[in-house]
Amino acid sequence: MKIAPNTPNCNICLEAPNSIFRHLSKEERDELMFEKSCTFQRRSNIIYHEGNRINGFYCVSSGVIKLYKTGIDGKEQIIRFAQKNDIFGYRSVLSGEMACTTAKVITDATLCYISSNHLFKLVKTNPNFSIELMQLACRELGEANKFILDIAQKSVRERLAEVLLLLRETFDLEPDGTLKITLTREELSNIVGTATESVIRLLSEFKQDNLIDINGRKIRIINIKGLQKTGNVYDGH
Amino acid sequence: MKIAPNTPNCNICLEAPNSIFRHLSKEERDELMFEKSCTFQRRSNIIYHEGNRINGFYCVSSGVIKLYKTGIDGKEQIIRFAQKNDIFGYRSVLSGEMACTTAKVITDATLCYISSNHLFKLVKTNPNFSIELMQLACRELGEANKFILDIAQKSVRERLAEVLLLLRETFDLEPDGTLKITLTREELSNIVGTATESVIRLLSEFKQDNLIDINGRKIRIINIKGLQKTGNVYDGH
DNA sequence: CGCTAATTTGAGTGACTTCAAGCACAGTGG
DNA sequence: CCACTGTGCTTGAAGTCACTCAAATTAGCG
Repeated sequence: MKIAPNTPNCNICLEAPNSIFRHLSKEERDELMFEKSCTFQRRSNIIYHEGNRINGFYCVSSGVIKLYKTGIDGKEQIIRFAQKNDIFGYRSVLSGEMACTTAKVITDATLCYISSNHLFKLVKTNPNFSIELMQLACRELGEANKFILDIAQKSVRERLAEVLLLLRETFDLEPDGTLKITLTREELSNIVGTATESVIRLLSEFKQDNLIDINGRKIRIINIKGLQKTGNVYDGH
Repeated sequence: MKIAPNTPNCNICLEAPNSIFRHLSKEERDELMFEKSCTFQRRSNIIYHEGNRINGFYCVSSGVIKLYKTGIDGKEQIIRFAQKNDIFGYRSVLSGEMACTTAKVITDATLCYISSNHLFKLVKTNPNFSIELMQLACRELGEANKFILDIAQKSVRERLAEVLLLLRETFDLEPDGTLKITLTREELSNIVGTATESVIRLLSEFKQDNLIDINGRKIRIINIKGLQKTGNVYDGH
């Protein structure tokens, strides 16, 4: 049977070892499959804006979404990415607040949408699902706290090195070790929290120091240890 | 009946309109009261260290706790405070990770300790409690994200103004409007994410501009609108 | 249609400015 | 008396501005 691009194989999402859905019963899964709706979203589409009220959350079947906040002068601050098996938008739905970020597609994506009602129904009837969700939120909170420390205390150079390592851990790599995800210099600067020019200059320096290899927007991490050193990164994070 | 300092009146915590315990049944409350243990903690005591595994979480009956991470050079970054009715430590317990912050008493405190087991029991049997907890984590995550944006894009001056407003909203005020909480200049700098000297200079400037009044460590916010302007703070946050 | 022309977008560089960190030291007060 | 506050001075990291160049999109039009 052929699967159309907008009817993703959700079993992968449901079964994945780190999936929040892994503790759902057969019935719950069937109902979820029936209730959810899938959409195909093209690059640079915006799923929702910061400040919007959203009535459901999204599960990424394929593609990459960037979640960012916008500062006073219009500069973005990327908070995180969501890719295959990740969910996003759940924070606002659970807390009952407006979206605190804008969600924008950066690689063509297939998304499943699950309504707020359905989410709360699951939370109320399946404690293991609840716990799974809580753990997700708490892990994300831990990462946010880590990021606050970094941005407050580390130099731009250190942060860029750290971000490159993070990207390497988070996203798939081409066979030759190049990052599959391609970001503009500006987007990189919006993760690191600096000016675009600074990223450009530092990337060249990193290349000169043989820490990375650059080919347009394609970045390959050559020297992990070296990057860890310049980034003052100690554990696996 | 006289209440000893280390046997706090937990009803306040249980009943408070924003308490995560407000949806507990009579039986659950009784059991909680029986299971929990209370301690009196003196100023500058450390409850737990970043990296510790903790087997329960804390509810603040009185006093103030600061939660901070420590940077490479030993400088603290204050992530948040916990005061009356607030809970802390729950992030690590729920996510099953090590503590991501150190918890230190800054005003003598009475704390209730609730074990991890008991927490998970409640989560598994009371969906409303679960939801309450999730919402707490999600709200905190929203605040962390907001803070990331601020620290990444705002100047030290803006951030200090914003922090002062935040302190005013968060903590009790003396009758004359002075902040009840007293922080050293260094602690302020550890919230804002800057050097102590910078805070000292900026506080003097703010005083000169009649935005605040300073008396040693006692700070009184005089001109809220003015601080909002210098801090580029728009909504109630 | 297809092939330039025109516009936009992003990468990169150099010069300049400035914010804020760092250092040294002097009070000061609990 | 020691921790904290406060001040002056210096320095450097990083932001800003102004511009070039290349590539990619879009528009124009015979």
